[in-house]
Amino acid sequence: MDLARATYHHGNLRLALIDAGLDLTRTGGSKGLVLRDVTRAVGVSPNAAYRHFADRESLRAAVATRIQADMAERMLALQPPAHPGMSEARARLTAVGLGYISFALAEPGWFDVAFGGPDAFRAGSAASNDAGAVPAPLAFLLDALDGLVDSGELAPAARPGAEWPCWSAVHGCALLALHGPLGQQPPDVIQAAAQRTVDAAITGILS
Amino acid sequence: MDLARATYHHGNLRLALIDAGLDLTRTGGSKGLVLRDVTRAVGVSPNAAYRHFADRESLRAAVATRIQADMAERMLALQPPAHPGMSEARARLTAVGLGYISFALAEPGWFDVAFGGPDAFRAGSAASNDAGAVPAPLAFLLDALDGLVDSGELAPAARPGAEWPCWSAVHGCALLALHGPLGQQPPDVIQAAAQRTVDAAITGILS
DNA sequence: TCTCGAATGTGCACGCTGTACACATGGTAT
DNA sequence: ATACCATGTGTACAGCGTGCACATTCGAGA
Repeated sequence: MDLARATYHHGNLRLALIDAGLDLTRTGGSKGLVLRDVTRAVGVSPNAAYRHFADRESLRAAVATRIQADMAERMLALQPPAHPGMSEARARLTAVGLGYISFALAEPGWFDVAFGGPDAFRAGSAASNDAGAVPAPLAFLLDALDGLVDSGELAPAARPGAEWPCWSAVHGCALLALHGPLGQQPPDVIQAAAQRTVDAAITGILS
Repeated sequence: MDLARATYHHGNLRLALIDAGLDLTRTGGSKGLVLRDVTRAVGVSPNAAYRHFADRESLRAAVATRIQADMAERMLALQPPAHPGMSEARARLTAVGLGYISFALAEPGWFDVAFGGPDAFRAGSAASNDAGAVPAPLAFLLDALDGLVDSGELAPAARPGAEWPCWSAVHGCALLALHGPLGQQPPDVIQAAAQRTVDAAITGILS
């Protein structure tokens, strides 16, 4: 009888809700994930969501996991451009950093859900929800840093904890560009700031 | 008749609301700034706030301005410890960066209001609300960077835009420590990450 | 000193939110 | 066929920000 559904039982409401959540958050960010809007988009009563998610935050976490996966996919597709006079390992790390910022700028709403708000980092629910699980895009950073050790550019003793300065730099840059004063600068300034932030972070941990 | 107030007119409700907002946000962050709670704390009807602030966001911005001022005051009180083999200008910049992160860790709720959420950067309303006005703590960063130019450590040509890598690094570090996985590390790891993040950022822009 | 308008605070109401509870529905195993 | 259990619905509630009309009080001009 309903436009969106013919049967009483939906079939796979859980996935449908996450998909609708992706739609809504893409433009509206974390704030756009209104439970009643999500269920309305699927053609289901608001409370139906509670059969699959404990609460709104739980749904947000599931959406965040999907976004992180998509983000990782996009970052993987990025080919590190061959920089003259730069080792391959360093170029790869540079690409990871710029990929992180690029995704944030390209998909502000999604980035907000996955890495923006105070609750953003509590993702999970789907597969690979181990205790020590790490957000998908971060895995690339860890790999790239390991690569720097392999190539001899980063001393093994300096490897532990090296992810924090790197992640801090790109994470802060993304947020300053999305919500902060950096976002009010012209695009070329933003681009230059991103590039310089990544360069500075890498240079900083290598010296 | 009311416990909190004897006269119909409050006297200086605007300031009282901001003060109450400071109380509530200190523990609850931006989310703790519930309009009805703020007015209740002052002993006034919810709508009284609308005589002094256009909406909740406007009150938040006023509170944020006060927080930024307090943050600046604390950062100013920090004496840059004399580091052996480090120029005074660089020590000052290091102190600014660590001060930024320290404030965030010491006052998570306040930091959230002033620099955390998507709306955090829109502060103002009080004095010094010029168009080009800059958040108070940021002014220290700009000064410290100018100092690096004066001391000859930073090439004048490299000065423009140098604030972005620096701010990005400390901002990202603070947020990763407050909401991200860095916050789940033991305190000494967090401290080391902060120190290394600041060092890396400064080294990065100098090379 | 009286009066009147402007500032300030109140009460009531509305729509919206997340979510608890009891109930309806229907696939699935016995 | 029947009983069970997962899944979706309906109703309801408290709390939120906020608009609107009204009450109160302060301060300026007569």
